[in-house]
Amino acid sequence: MTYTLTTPLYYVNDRAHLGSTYTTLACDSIARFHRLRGERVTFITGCDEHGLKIQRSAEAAGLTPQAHCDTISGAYRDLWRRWGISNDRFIRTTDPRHRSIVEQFFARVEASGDVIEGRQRGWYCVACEEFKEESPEARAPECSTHLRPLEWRDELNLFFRLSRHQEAIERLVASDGFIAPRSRRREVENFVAGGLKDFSISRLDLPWGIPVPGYAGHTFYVWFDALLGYLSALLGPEDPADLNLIAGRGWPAQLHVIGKDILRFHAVYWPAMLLSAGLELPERVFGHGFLTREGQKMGKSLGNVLDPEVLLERCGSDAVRWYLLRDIPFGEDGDFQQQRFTDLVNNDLANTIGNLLNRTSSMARRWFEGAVPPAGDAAAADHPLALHCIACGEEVDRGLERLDFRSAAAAILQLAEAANGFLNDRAPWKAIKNEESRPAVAADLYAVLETSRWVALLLAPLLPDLSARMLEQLDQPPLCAEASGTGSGDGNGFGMEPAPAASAWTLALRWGKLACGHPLPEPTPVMQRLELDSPL
RNA sequence: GGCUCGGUAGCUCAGCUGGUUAGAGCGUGGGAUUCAUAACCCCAAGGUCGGGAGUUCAAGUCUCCCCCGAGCCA
Repeated sequence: MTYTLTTPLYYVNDRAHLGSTYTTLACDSIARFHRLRGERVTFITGCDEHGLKIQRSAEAAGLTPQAHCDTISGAYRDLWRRWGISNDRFIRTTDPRHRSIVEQFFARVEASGDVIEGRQRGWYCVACEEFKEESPEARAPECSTHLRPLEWRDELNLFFRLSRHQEAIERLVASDGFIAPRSRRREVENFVAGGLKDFSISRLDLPWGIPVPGYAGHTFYVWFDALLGYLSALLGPEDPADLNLIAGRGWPAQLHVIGKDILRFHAVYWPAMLLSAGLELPERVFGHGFLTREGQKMGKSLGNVLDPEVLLERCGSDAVRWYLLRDIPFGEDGDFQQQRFTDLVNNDLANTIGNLLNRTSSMARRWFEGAVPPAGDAAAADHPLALHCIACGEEVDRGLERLDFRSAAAAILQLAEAANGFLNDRAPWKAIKNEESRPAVAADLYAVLETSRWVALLLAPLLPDLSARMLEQLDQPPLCAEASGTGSGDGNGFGMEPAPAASAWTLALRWGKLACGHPLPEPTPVMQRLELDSPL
C-alpha cells in the first residue's frame, strides 16, 4: 500500500510564487508524516507545460516554448530542492513518456464512446485556458478574473462527454470526504447539480501541445493533458510508458492538494475522465485557501508579491513553514503579516522551543559532567511530562491525519510550554545549591531533556530542519523522511511488502529512550530569532 | 439577481447538538526569576459576540429582516 499525494502540476507561464510554495510545503509535511510512520509514499509534483498561454509567454520572451519551459521548470525544481521538498517525482508534461500515457488514456476514453466531435464557439480566456459563458453577441468582453479581453473562437473540437457521467459525479461529489475541506463541497455540488456539459478536449492549430492521435491539426486541451500528469508521474525511472502499470505504482492517489481555484477540474472533470478510462478515483481532493499579504491581494500591479526565494534566503524554511502551517487553518484563506510572522517565529520557535533545549542542556552539562543526568524517578511512565508527551504525540497524529497542521503545531508548542513551566516550578538552579536535592535535579533535567527530544521528533513532519538540529543537539540519530530516491523503479515487488509495524520514528516516540550518561554537545541556539529590518 | 460561506477582545481566531461570571494566541501592562537566545514562568486587561425583531424559562449558539466582506453561479 502506497500513500500517493500530489501538488498541482504548476503552470510554467511564470516563476513560482508563494502560493505554489505554500501548497508544496503543506504536501511535503504530509508526505514526511506518512514516511515517518513507516508508510511507503509517492509524493508527486511537477510542471504543466503546454498550452497557448505558455506559447505566448515564450514568444514574448523571445524563446522557443521548449526553451522557455526548460528554464521555468528548472527553476521550480531548483526552488523545491532548496526548500528541502521531499518529492519523489517531478513530472513535466513535456516528458515523452507523458505523451505516450496521454495517447493511451485517450484511446481508452475514445473506446468507451466518450469522445465526440463538436463545434466549439465561444469566448475564450487564454489566461484561464477556459471558455467563458459570455453570450456570442457580447462586444469586447473581458475575463472577470484576469481583466483581459476574451478571444472569439469558432472551431471544430473534440468533446469529452462529461454529461454521460452526471450521476456518477453527483454521487462522488456528495460522498463524505471526497471534497475537503467540507466547506467547499457545496460549491461543487451546486455546479454539478446545474447539469454537466460536455467540454472540449482539443484545440485546433495550437502547435504547443500533444497531438491528438487520428485527428490531424488537433492538440489536447491543456487541462486534459495536465491532469494526466498525475498518472505519468507514477512511472518509475525504468518503467516503460504503459498506462496499465500505474495501478501497481500507487494509483489511485490518496490525496490531491490544490488551490481552491482549480477545485472543479479536480473534483468533477478529472474523476469523470478517470471513470471513462476505467481507472480508480482518488480518495480525496483538498482545496486550500489563498494567501494575501497584509490584507491585500498579492499582485504584480500592486508590487507586493512575496518572493519565495527572498523568503527562504532571509528567513529560512523553518520560519516560513511554521508560520504558514501553524497560523493558517489549512483550507481557509490566510494573510501574511510580517509583524505576526516574526512574533510567532521568535516566540514559538526561538524562545519557547529553542530556548527550552538550550537552557536545559546547559544546566545538565554544567552539573552532570556534560551528559544526560540519571533519570531516577523521571523514568516512570506516569511522570507528568511523560503523560503530556504521549498525549501530544496522539494529538499530532490525529491532527496530521486530518491535515490539520494547526492543531498539531499547537499541541507541540503546548508541550514545550509545559516543559518550560515545569522547569520554572522545580527551579533546578536553586535546588542544585543543596547537595541532597541533586538526584531530584537530575530527574527534573532528565524529564525536560526527554521532553525536548519528543518536541524534536514530533516537529519532524512540520519543520524537518529544526527537528534535525534539535536531535543533533541531543546527539540523537537523525530521522529519515526524505524522498525514496529511485522510488518504485526497481520493479522489486512494489506494493507487496507490508508496511513496517514500527518505524524508527514510532520507536523513538517512547518515554525514556534518552540514555542516561549520554554525552551532550555544547549547546548553540537551534533557532535564530528573526530580526527583519526591512519589509520582505 | 440566485446560492454558499464569514462578520466574537487592538490583531488572528476557538466557541459541538441553545444553559453557570464569552475563551486562546499575539500585542499591551504588571509581577516573579536568573538555568537560558533581554529568553522562561505567573497575573491582569472587561469585547452591547455586525444591526434589528422574534422563538424560548434561557441565544454568540435557533428563525426572519437588514448592513458589510469573500466566493461560486447567472
